[in-house]
Amino acid sequence: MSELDSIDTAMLRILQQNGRISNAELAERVGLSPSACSRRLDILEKSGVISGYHAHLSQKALDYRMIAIVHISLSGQFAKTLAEFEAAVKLCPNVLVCYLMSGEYDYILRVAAKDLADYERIHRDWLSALPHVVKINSSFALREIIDRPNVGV
Amino acid sequence: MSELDSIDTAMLRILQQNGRISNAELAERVGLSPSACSRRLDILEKSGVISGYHAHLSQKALDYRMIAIVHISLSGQFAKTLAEFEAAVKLCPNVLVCYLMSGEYDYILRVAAKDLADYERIHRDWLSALPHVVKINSSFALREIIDRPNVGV
DNA sequence: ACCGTCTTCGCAAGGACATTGCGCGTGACT
DNA sequence: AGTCACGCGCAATGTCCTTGCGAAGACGGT
Repeated sequence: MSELDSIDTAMLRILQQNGRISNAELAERVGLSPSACSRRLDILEKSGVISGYHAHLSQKALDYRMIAIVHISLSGQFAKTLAEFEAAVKLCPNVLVCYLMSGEYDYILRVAAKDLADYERIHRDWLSALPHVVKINSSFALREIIDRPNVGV
Repeated sequence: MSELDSIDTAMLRILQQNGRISNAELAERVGLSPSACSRRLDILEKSGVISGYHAHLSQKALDYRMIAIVHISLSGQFAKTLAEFEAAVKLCPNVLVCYLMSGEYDYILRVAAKDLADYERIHRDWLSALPHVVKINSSFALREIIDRPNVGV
């Protein structure tokens, strides 16, 4: 993919906020004809700049209401150690987010569970089984204050 | 909104994974006519069960590449203290996620910044100005391992 | 300067899609 | 039994998406 010009970034900004906008309206808002806009959108999708579109559900509609934040320390920082841990953590479907971090802990995870019993199962069957882990620290979200998909939306 | 039946939840599950699916295909996959599906979708959107649709962009396409995880402790747990903090934190557009937490810290924030200089500005102008804060601890994401919008996708 | 190439545009057409009104069937409640 | 409310499918209409096509502009080599 070549560089993104100002029209591409305008399209992306709009689609971040309204992923189901029609091509016709998107075209009008960025000042293109529908055909040109459709072709650009096709390129953005096929090149992977846009990795997908997702409906955002209100929390009450979700089966997975409980959010845990999990801090994890490994036994070392060797590349092989990190790679093995990362390959394993990717397999757990309840892990929504995982970052390699600076600071006290090596990784931070955002884990979704249906309830406390479900989290206990996830902790036992998945998190405890991750390789090279020497410390796991789970905290639970008591209330969601903000959950924005993108900056400034 | 009344209860969600199995067709509604099937629609939601599909839309979580593919927010730009056509109504015709969605109808076929849940076993409804396009008209019935369109009417159900309208209800789900208007009632707020679906709060929006968003394009998910690859990290390289984003202006905001840097993710900071910020732990915050307040000077007390009084309802008024929490409410004032929450009202203030909601105003910062760079805060993507904010949870009231159990455990050592009161709040955990996910903050997006363009670069370190941008984060320094956010920290100075927004985070330091939040009321009742007694401790702020910022960590930075070195690498993104997982970023799923939903469970099991 | 000229010409070939490459890119991206707008226009137009045909096919697909979304939406709305309408009538029917089902189940609950009187 | 009658009535009412609800949700469905069908059909029609208007809108939208996509693709082929030709033109305009950018760029580089001769």
